[in-house]
Amino acid sequence: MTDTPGTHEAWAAALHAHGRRVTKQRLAVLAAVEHHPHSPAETILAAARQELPELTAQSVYVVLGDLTDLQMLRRFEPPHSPALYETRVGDNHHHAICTGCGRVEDVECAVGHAPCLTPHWDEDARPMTIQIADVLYQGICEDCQRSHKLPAERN
Amino acid sequence: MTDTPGTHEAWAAALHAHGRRVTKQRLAVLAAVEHHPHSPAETILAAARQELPELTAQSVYVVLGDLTDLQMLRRFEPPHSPALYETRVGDNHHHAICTGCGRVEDVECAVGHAPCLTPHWDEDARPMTIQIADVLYQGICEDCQRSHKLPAERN
DNA sequence: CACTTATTATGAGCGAGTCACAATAAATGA
DNA sequence: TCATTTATTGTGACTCGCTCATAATAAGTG
Repeated sequence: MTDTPGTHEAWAAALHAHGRRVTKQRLAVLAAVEHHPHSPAETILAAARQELPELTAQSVYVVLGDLTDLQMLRRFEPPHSPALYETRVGDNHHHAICTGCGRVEDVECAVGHAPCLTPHWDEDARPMTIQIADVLYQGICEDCQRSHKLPAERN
Repeated sequence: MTDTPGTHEAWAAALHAHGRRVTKQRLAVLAAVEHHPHSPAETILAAARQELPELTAQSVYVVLGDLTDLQMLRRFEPPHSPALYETRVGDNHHHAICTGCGRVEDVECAVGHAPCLTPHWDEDARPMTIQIADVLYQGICEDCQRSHKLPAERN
């Protein structure tokens, strides 16, 4: 049993399963995302460089993009923020973001799979076949509320 | 009665009510957004230049940002797309975007006001006070489905 | 071990939007 | 009506997040 989730062995197996080569760059990126959920590429790069100092930013972008396409990572893009990545995948959970400090919390999806909601179309709308319903909650976390911090420029 | 919605007079009155000066630039931008809902700044600029050719891109950004803060416009940012603007405001409706062609349709909000959903927090999450629940449906419109168009690079 | 081809590194470049500051023009009052 | 004040717009440089083309490298294969 070499596939305890979150280990290099487990990631290596998953990469294999997707027909990808197992490189130290990919393993470093995966580990970095695992330990820094809801982080942008820049943070992932910094974290991954702890274990692989010669890693470049461009490689991180390439790897993140590819692993997202493979569904090994999930990407979401809050307003006024670069894209954020996480390893929690396949449960269609949602996110809440604090408009004061930008902190992100996971929110359960009651349904557990996509789409968890079905749209009520306008009368004059041309309906689509919905695959995903992404929900982004926006609010204020306790800390920011206490410090009367206002939404700054975040909209 | 000078405030039939969508007329220059109506926009002028609304601008006044918000303590803003009534300029031809703002009126041109508002009219452009009205006639091109779900459009990016670039499209708004092109449309507004029909009636005001000397308008600059930077002014459009400033005006759009300010009017959005005033809640006279609503902005939303689909993945891999510049920000889109619309004049339909205050009803907390949602959006559906086609992953094939990027077309956007309005979707009614059953509740009608924000937040229309309440989050189910993770056990270890630090809850926030939620103000808005933004829902973005992603799917495929009939046209793209017929033409077997795949999600291209849109994620 | 050599070789093939995926992967990563390098460096230029792009789209969308922001910033600082000068020019202009709405609103106000004389 | 005109002059004044100050919000608004225009100009041009610049940033951020990310992509693209191409060369160098290294993982997997026979």
